[in-house]
Amino acid sequence: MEDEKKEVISKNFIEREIDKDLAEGVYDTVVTRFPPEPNGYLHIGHAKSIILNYGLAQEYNGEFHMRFDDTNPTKEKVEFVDSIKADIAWLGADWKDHLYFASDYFDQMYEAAVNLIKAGKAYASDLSPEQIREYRGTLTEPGKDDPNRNRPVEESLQIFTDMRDGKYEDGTMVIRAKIDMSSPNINMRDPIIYRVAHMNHHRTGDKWCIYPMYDFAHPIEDAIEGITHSICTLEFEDHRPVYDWVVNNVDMFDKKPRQIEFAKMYLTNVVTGKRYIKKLVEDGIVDGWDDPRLVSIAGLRRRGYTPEAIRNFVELSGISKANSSSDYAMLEYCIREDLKKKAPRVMAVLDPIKVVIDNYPEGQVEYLDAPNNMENEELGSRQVPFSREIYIDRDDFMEEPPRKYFRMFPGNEVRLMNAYFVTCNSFEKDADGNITEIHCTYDPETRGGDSPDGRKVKGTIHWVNCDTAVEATVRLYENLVDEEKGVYNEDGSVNVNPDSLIERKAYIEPSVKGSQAYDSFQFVRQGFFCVDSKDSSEEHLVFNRIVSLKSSFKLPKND
RNA sequence: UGGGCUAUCGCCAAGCGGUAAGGCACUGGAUUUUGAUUCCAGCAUUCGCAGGUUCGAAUCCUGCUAGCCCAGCCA
Repeated sequence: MEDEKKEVISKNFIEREIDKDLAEGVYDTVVTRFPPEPNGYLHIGHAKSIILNYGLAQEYNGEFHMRFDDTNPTKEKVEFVDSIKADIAWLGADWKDHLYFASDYFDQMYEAAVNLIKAGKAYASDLSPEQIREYRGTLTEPGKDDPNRNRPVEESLQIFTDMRDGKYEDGTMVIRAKIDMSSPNINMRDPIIYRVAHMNHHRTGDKWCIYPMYDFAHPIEDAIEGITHSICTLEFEDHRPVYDWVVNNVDMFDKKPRQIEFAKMYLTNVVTGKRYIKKLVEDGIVDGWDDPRLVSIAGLRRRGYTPEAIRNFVELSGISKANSSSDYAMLEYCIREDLKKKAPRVMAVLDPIKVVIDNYPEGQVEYLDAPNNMENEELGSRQVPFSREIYIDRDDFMEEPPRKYFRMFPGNEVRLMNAYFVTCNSFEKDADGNITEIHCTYDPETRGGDSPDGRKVKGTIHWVNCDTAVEATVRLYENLVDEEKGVYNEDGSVNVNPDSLIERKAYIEPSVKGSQAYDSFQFVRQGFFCVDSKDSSEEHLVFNRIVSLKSSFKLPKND
């Protein structure tokens, strides 16, 4: 069954490249890596890379490395390395004992730079940042040679040593690779490979005051670890010639990794992107990196997404080189798909109206059996309390129903899910015309929700017993950003939709209390809900809606 | 404007010279104690555009067009 499914799914272009490499004997194994810089939390876009890289390693029986690309201490924090590790582990990518840090290779990188200088392939330059920019030329004009380009090897070597020994201030000296200042590819115009930064590094402390640049460091990191396929995103395509140059000119490693690029994941209706999320967090617009409105891994987790759902989403989205954004509806499909059989489902009333069942004995409480998930018997059932006064949802009642409305309205009989058939007789309104209370009669013969005389009822609605209901705050998280207006406002601030967080009081079944509930999922009417795992105080349950109502259901208008 | 990359249904995405997979979304219809789920059916005569090669082209060639990326001592 599974195998048949696999056969149908065709390989992506990266798998085809790997197949070719393996067939041609370029590599005899597959080693991949996920190399984040610890400068923020992971988001759904990273999940794509993690799942891709880890999946490839699994598929080809190779290795998957976890590596922190911590070559720029000005942006990095241990907080981020911890969260990144936790998120990757949660996603299920097992790096086993292959946990690495670029900073562990600083000695080898230093040596590699020394070798390049000795070979006349790199030099020390004292040009200011502004001058470097000027000499680099523009997209259409070639650059000019750095006046330091032909500095004697011995001199460059000495300067590099002095740089390492702290004899230069930040920004006063760099090491450049000698490639081609007139290359049409700007990245090849003598890229800087080492810069001075007097900064405490979160792992190496004050040992270094010079740090390698990405273009130089990354290929070396890959080569050291024996990475075969270094998979990154499209914007690094222009850097591949530099990557290859370093791989071929640093003569210290016999392994030659290959860089392959794929398109990033974007989502419709939300903004992915670390820069944006970081801004929202720093400006205090969201609760933190794990705010459920964000598509950070931590946010999705708190919102109730499962690793399985995210993995499935990435697989369904596919890998290609075309810039594209996956439909948010597909993400929601994936979580529904994963949860519908494994999550217990309870009743909830999000916008309550009180219903009094006039012919039900006052003071009586009975417990009715309710299956937790009708599609999955293993989840068992629970006893839900029922009595004379209950809440139903405001939109499950209409004073003047349109055609084809088959929930509660005066004179109509409906089923209270798992309980009784009930018929509305009358209702009360306040001065503003809002319905405040509904009066019904129930049919004692229909206990459990079936009528012995076989009569059918079109509507089945959720309800919650007044006395035992647990009050909860529903937090409906909508899109944080109005897509049409763009992410950033003219003044540079982040464009935030003021209505993105909707809070209101709601009631849920008492059975949601207890160990079963706080980090599990509830399926309620048309959507899945998640009990916020962060706030587990019983007085203030918090729900996050994780799947929107089915948009296709619209009530027909009265003629 | 220099260089690199991309273009197949509303959104993803297979296809790699033999006559357009699949998923999401959407639309019908059947079952249903959640208007959910499940089920069945429908959904590109056409592959950014224009030429050309070929018995045959989304696939090869030529020329356009559109979009994305690159001028950090960020990654």
